[in-house]
Amino acid sequence: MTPMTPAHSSPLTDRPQLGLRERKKIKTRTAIRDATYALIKEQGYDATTIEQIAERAEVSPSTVFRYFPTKEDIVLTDEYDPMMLEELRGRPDSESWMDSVRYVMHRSMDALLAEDPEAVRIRAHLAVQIPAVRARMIESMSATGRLLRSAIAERHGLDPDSLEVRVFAMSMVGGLMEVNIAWAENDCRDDLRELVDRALQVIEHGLPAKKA
Amino acid sequence: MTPMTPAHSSPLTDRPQLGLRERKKIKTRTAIRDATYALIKEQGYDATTIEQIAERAEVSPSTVFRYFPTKEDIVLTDEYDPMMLEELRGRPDSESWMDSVRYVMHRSMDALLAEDPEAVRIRAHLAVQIPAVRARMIESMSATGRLLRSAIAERHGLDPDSLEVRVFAMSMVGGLMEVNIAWAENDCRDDLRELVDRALQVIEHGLPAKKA
DNA sequence: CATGAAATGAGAGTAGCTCTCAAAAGGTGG
DNA sequence: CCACCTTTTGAGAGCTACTCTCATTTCATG
Repeated sequence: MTPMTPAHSSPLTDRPQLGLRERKKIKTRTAIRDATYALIKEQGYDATTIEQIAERAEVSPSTVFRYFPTKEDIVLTDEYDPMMLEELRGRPDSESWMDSVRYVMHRSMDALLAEDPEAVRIRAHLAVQIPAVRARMIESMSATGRLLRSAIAERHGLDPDSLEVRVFAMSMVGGLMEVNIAWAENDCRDDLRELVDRALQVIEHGLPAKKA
Repeated sequence: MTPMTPAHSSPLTDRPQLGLRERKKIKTRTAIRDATYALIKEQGYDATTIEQIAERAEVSPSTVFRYFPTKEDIVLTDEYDPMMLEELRGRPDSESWMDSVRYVMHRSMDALLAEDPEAVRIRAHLAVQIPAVRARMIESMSATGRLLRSAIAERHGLDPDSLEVRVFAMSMVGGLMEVNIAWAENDCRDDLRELVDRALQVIEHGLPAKKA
C-alpha cells in the first residue's frame, strides 16, 4: 500500500512506530481512494470529477494530484507486482517455469481477492468499460513485463535484453491481460484461477487440437 | 487510407470519380496529418498543440477534432489492419497458421515501409517515448486482436469466443507489439522482417534452449 | 518553545476535447 | 442558372484533467 509495507499485513492506518506525518499520509491516500471507489459506484467513472473526490476525501484538489499522478491511477494500484516478481524469483530452479508462474499467479490472486474482492471487481470492470483505465492498466502491465524479463532470463539462461525474452515476456503479459478482460466481461462469475490455468496452457502449448 | 482505397494505389487526392466533397475531405485529412508530423519533427509531440496543427493545416481546431477523435489518433493510422485480416483469411488452409501470419506480416510491413518509411519510424519512436501514444497504439492493436480471433478460430476449428482463442490472439498481439518497441528502441536499425520472424518463432515454440 | 522541513490549500493557467449554432460550400432538380 | 437541401466548416463557449507557484499550516527536533 505504501513503501515498506510488508504486503500481507492488513494495510492501513495503524502501525505505531511511524511518525504522525507518515500515518496521516497513509490515511489521506486511502481516503482519496475510498472516496473515488464510492463515487464511481454511485455515478460511474466519467461523471466523477477530481473536485468531487477531493471534497469527499476532505482534501483539496491539489492534494489529490499530489498523491496520484492521474485520475486512472487512483483506481489502479498494482503495488503487488514487485512482490510477485520477488516470489517468482524465489521459486526453486527445479520447478518448471510455467509451474512457477502458475503458483505465483494463484498466490497473488488469492491475496488480492482476500484483501478487497470488491475493488478487484470494480477495477476489472473499469478496465473493460473505460478506455483510459484500460490503457493505464496495460501500461502498468507492460512495466511488469519489463521486470519479468530478468526473471525469465535467469531461469532460462538467456540475455534479458534479447528479443526472444522480450517477446516471450510481453506475450505472457498480453495473454494474462486478456484473462482479466474476459473474466470481467463475464461479470467476474468464473473462477479466476481456472481461467489463468487455461491461459497458461495456451501460452505454453499453443491452441488445443481441432474440434471440428 | 480511407474506406474503399485499393490499398496499394498511391494514396491521396486524385481519383476523379469521387465528388469534390470527398476529395476535399481526403485533402483535409492528409493536410492535418502532414502538419502534425512536421510540427512534431520540429518541436516534439508534447509541445505541439492542436491549435498549431489547425493553423498549419489551414483549418479550424474544431475541424481537427472532427477528423480525429484524439491527438494521438492523428499520428496513429492503422487503417491497414482490416486489409491484413482479409489477406490472412485468404491464405490457403494447407499453409500452417504461423506461416500465414508470417506471410501477411511481411507483406504489410513492406507496404507500410514502401509508402512512407519516415512516418513508420516516427510512429515507432513516439510509441516508445510518449505514453499516451503507446497506450493508444496498444488499444488499436488489441482491437486488431479481437478481429484476429475469428480468423484463428476458423483455421483451428475452435470457438472464437473461447478463452483459449482470446488468449492466443492477445499473446500474439503482445509479442508483436514488443517487436515494434524493440525495433524503435534500437533506432529502427534492425531488419523488421527478421525481428518479426524471430518473434513468431518464440510465440510458436517458446524460448530457445538454454545457453548458459 | 523556537527553528527548519514537509504537507497542504488556494488560485491561476494550459490544453485536450465536447457541444451548439450559424455561415458557407457542395450536390441536385427544375 | 437558380433555388433548395444537405454536408461541412468555423467561431466560441464550456468542461475537466493536470501543472505550477506561493503563502500558510502542520509536524519534527534540539
